[in-house]
Amino acid sequence: MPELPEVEVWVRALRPRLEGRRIEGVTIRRNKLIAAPGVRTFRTRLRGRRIRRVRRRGKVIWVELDDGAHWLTHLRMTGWWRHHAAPQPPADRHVLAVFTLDKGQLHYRDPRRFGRMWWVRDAAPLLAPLGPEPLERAFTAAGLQKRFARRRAAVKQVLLDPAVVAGVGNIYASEACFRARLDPRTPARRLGIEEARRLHRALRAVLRRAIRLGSTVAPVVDGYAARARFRDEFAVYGRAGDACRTCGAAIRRVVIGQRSTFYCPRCQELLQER
DNA sequence: ACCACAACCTGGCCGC
DNA sequence: TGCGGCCAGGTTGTGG
Repeated sequence: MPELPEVEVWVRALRPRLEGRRIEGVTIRRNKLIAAPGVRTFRTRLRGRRIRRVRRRGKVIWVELDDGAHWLTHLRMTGWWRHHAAPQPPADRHVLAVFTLDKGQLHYRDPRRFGRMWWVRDAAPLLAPLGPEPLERAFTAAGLQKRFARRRAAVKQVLLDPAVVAGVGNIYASEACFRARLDPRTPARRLGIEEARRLHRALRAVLRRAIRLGSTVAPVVDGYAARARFRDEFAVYGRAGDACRTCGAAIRRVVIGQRSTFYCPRCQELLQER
């Protein structure tokens, strides 16, 4: 159930096991997994290729092949990569794809089946609609405020829009609003540059911390899963009714844009719509 | 351009 | 034990 930090942690864990490897076999057990091109073409294009580079863009795992083409995976809600040192049968029916390498094997597991893969000659058109990477320099407080300027929707909901900023999911949107001391229901366009700065800072701090602590879900590589410690540090996410760690007030849960949202009614300021 | 809402899927948990 | 209802960390498409 990955957001940016989860994907980043997994990519870092997988990179040394994938870069330089040759893809010798591709088994697709659910045709709908492949968004483009067709399943047959997808398999043909990948087989025999060497993996040049493994990257992340937003929540997308981006694999560059030795012929300059690209293999992209979006894990959506429940997608999961597992690396095995030696080939082995799929663990269960939720393993939707198996990639046999010249050394090791990669299994893609996705119970809810929302995840998708693409093979493309050029990755740019697929990635172009994404907003800036929140941990890179292109992401600025001023830019964030500008993208918020016409949006009367709640700031927390707008943070989840991949076109505004890439990779921010439901956990980190709530956590960032808490850290910025902003009520998640505040209309995005009400944010002045001061609030935008606070949110920008808070979002980056929360994402960095999650990456450093191993995010919330540990990647499984060769049967070993590191500890995922960020989960223990949630200030508000999933803590409805619990005491705020700052002021002791009871954390509230509300639904914004069909998604659960958590906040502290005392620490987080609501800017009124004019 | 923005917004609200349905759709895509399965599994886990809770209460009865 | 079974069953209904609700929940789940994401995105896209549709229609207003």
